[in-house]
Amino acid sequence: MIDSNLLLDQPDAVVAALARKGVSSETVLSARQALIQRRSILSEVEGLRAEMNRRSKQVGKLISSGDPSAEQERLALADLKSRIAEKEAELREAEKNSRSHLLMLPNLPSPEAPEGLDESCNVILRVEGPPADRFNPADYRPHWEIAAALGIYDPERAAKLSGSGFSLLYGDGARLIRALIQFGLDLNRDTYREVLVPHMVRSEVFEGTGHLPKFAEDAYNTTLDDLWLVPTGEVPLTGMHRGELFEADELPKRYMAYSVCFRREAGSAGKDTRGLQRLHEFHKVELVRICTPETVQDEFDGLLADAEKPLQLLELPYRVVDLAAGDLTFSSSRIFDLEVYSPGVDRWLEVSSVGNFTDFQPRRSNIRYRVGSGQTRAPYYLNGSALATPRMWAAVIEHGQRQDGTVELPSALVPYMGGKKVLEPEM
RNA sequence: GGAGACUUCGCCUAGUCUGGUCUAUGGCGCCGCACUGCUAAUGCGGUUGGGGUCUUAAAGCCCCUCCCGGGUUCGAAUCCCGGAGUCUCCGCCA
Repeated sequence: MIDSNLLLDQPDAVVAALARKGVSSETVLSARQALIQRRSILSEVEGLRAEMNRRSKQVGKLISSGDPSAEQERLALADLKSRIAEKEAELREAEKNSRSHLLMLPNLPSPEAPEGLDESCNVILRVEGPPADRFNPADYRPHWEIAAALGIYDPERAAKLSGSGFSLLYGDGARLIRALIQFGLDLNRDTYREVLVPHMVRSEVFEGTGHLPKFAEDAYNTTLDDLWLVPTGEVPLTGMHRGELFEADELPKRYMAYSVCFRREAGSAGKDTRGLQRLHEFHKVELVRICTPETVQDEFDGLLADAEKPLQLLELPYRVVDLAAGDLTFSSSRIFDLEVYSPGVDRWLEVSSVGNFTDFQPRRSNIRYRVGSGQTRAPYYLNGSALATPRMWAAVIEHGQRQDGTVELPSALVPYMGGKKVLEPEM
């Protein structure tokens, strides 16, 4: 969540910043009002408690010295106690109210994020790899056709098992997913510590990353145990340090995790749904960096480079898109999307979102680091995908397709496919 | 699933039976100072964290914080109830 002191002290700055994300000034100011109210009740409660503590100690002394006025004072305190209880109930209400307001406010966009409320204002920074205009879409078939023809993709049986939005792969198709994951992990092994995370996490963890309370319908949960299925490895990688206090020299920390990702994709029905472009369940390698504000630019640049590496090594055309303030996700302040060009569908598909989340998530998750003596601050969190299947899978298949329906694999992947260079029809 | 033990200020730990003097003990780590040519060692001092208030700032003062949430009491680390987690044993199980 955003810094409540910033909201209290500089409301105009917060209103202006969040307006760029399309948040109304009323929403921001009513959150501020709730904070002010909470603080004033808190002062009252603290005053009453101070009185209680002071007099209560005296009572103890009076009682032990056998003073006859002790009984009278004791009864007076019982009365004071009930007054405190009433005020405390008010305080709890005010705290709940201010917190729920605050939790609904998104992170402040970076001043450098392009202006604009939707994706039409995104800025294409660079286009890399083989020039996309070299591809004539008429010459390319979509990956689902190629894969089905090769006998490695079976949407009917996937639907029989789980409904639409799930995939079932055979043989080299299945192996190619694992090859990509292994490739993505190996590329980053020197920089990031690998973590194999749980795929189900508690509500608090979800709230810490900003997925709750606002986006409950985007995720799957288990009603019997109140656990949520992770939509990305970012969630457990960020939540694992919940409530912890780092020493400054422990930072930066860099983690990577392969994980299955579960997304309900509520509201995106019918959008990019053909083939494996948008699934409820997929596999991904995620990178997370935790650092101080002082080094965030270097860490961000490093993360971006790491996310681009697989696209380069797989010889895929891609572009880097600087998201407009209004197109940024809830918890982020700056995002560079990496989009791979898919000639079979003639579209640029997002394969990584490299984001700076500043101190938004650690503040929600109570993660801090020590600054000098007696001071703590929230560290900055960055994350991005190192390798997201199935879109990279689809891109590899579409780019490698040949006239005869076979698929030539990029040489970087060949070792991960047991030396196999070409996918040929199976069964 | 059953039985038991446990959870204390970054880490380890005393305190809980017997409620108030716990403003929480000691060690490690960390910070400062002294000593030393430097390092190490040693000595002395400091060090829970969160919030409020005041202030240019600091200091001060106040509240909260002994896993979390309730309760009893004038007063709870300490007593009671509920929950979470860790460990041990038993049962079941890949």
